[in-house]
Amino acid sequence: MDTFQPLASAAESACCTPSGRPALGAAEAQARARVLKALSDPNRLRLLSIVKAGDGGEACVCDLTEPLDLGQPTVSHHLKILVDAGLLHREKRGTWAYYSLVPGALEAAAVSVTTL
Amino acid sequence: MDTFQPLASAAESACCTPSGRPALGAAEAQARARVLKALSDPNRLRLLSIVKAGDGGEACVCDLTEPLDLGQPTVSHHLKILVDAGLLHREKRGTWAYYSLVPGALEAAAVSVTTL
DNA sequence: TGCATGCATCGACAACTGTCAATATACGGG
DNA sequence: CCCGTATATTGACAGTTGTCGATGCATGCA
Repeated sequence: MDTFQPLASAAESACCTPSGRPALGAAEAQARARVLKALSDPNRLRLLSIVKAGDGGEACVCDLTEPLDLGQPTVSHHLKILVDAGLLHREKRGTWAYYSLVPGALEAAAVSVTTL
Repeated sequence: MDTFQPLASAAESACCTPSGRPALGAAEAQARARVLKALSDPNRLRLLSIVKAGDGGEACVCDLTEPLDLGQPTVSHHLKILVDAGLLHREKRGTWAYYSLVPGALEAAAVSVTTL
């Protein structure tokens, strides 16, 4: 994986898409789809929700395994996908790994949907 | 498929998620993920973009097949997924099928991402 | 040093997805 | 009524995805 930024370079489509253009370039579409794909799983949405609602806006894996009724490797796998998509930030403190939302990442994903 | 509404019943989580709650219920998460899954493919994003930018906010299949470099059955398949997700509306006029954005559907999807 | 704990990685497997070629269906024109 | 055109549906197939059990790798503690 490559751990790219939440909404890296647009590289195409000027500010207002002057109409009658390739509309949305293949590369832009792929970049946006990658983030949205990370959001397209129910368990990952719940993970984000729990992290967001967690104390201090963060949560460790042990707090996430039980409410989702999933195995610990599966939760770890989903968290990796969310980190790779630029939606979550991972910080290891001692034995525990704490996950928190990347500021503005969800909002950027929302904008990428409304500005097609 | 069931062709459900853009953002049907929430059924859970009151207006402001008073903190310290199941966060996002399994059913709600699945409903949101279904729409987001429809948005998680590059070609479908481009289809929505072309439809949105099309004359009168609509486009027929023949206008969508060429710019995406995909076969006609494949485009038809993607359009069906978008219709089933409540994002596109299909109207057959004569021999042609015209697709248009469901008003507010993209905005509702965006909200479902920011209000986790 | 040895051991228990929290998390990540690996290997495997069923289920799903995106794509195409072939075919079916519906509609308008002659 | 037959034919051509525009979409939809079907069947098949490779690639991806979500899940689990087993294992590896740190870290903290006795």
